[in-house]
Amino acid sequence: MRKISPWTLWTLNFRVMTSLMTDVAPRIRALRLEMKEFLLLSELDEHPNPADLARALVTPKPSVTFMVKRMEALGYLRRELQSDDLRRFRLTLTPSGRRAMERAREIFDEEFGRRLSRLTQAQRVELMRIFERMA
Amino acid sequence: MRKISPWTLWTLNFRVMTSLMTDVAPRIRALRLEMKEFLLLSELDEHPNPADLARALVTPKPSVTFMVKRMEALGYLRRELQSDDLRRFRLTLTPSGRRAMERAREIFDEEFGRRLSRLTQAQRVELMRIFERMA
DNA sequence: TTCGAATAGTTCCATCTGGAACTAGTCTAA
DNA sequence: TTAGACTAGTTCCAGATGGAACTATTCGAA
Repeated sequence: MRKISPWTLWTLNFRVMTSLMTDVAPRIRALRLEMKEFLLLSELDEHPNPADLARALVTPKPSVTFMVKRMEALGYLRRELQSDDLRRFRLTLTPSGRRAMERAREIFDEEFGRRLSRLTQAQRVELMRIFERMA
Repeated sequence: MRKISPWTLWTLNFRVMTSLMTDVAPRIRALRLEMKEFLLLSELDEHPNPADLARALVTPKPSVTFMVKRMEALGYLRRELQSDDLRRFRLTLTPSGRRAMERAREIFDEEFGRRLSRLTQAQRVELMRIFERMA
């Protein structure tokens, strides 16, 4: 059995991800979202305040502040003080924010799905198992 | 057989890659390299001039100019006009640049290898096949 | 209670990023 | 040859990024 070089594997994965991003980004931008903003919206239900988001997205707090401001200005999220902890803001998606986020997710499904369709169903299942084990 | 959601798969992969980056970046920085600079050095043998690198790395030309300047200042690469086409610069790794690049690659092998070791050998081989097909 | 430590979110600002426009060199067709 | 199109690399600069330090609030130990 051939030996696998982590570096080679990483490089290949990087290429796949980069080319996916290149294809997806303009379509996401048409929804007035940058990639990172989309990721932020998509984590919002599970991580409803900025500090929490910063940890989940492995992103500095000032960047989160910045993105939250933009998303609020666009009407994609609402921000209200959390009454039981006055340091915190509770963020919630507005209906239009949720629509944009779900549309962006569909775009991903479509473009990544196109690539995944080159695999067998068994390979897709195996890939899922592999990522679950490594995550 | 369960149905696989591309988005879920993408998210998992993203998490693996992000956490790998988080672990690897400080050790790479200790070699005085930013991640992107390391990627640049590692493509240098195959893509020896800036425009070529910009395409290979899917990175804007001004960013490449900037990184090349830094890498030259650090003594990691040399830059000489290509006599058969005076628009072009031919970039070459210096010995210390090559050492840094190879060391960085080892760091990757080590950290990503640690994660890959959670898989069976058969899974690693399959993963390679999968990425090759998708790239 | 109360005070020191910890956490949430913001502001500040030096640095990085990348689109647009530019200069210089090369290629092609007539 | 030479004009027009194309490519390499740089410069410019508006905007993004993120570390450090700050304010406000909460927590926890005595």
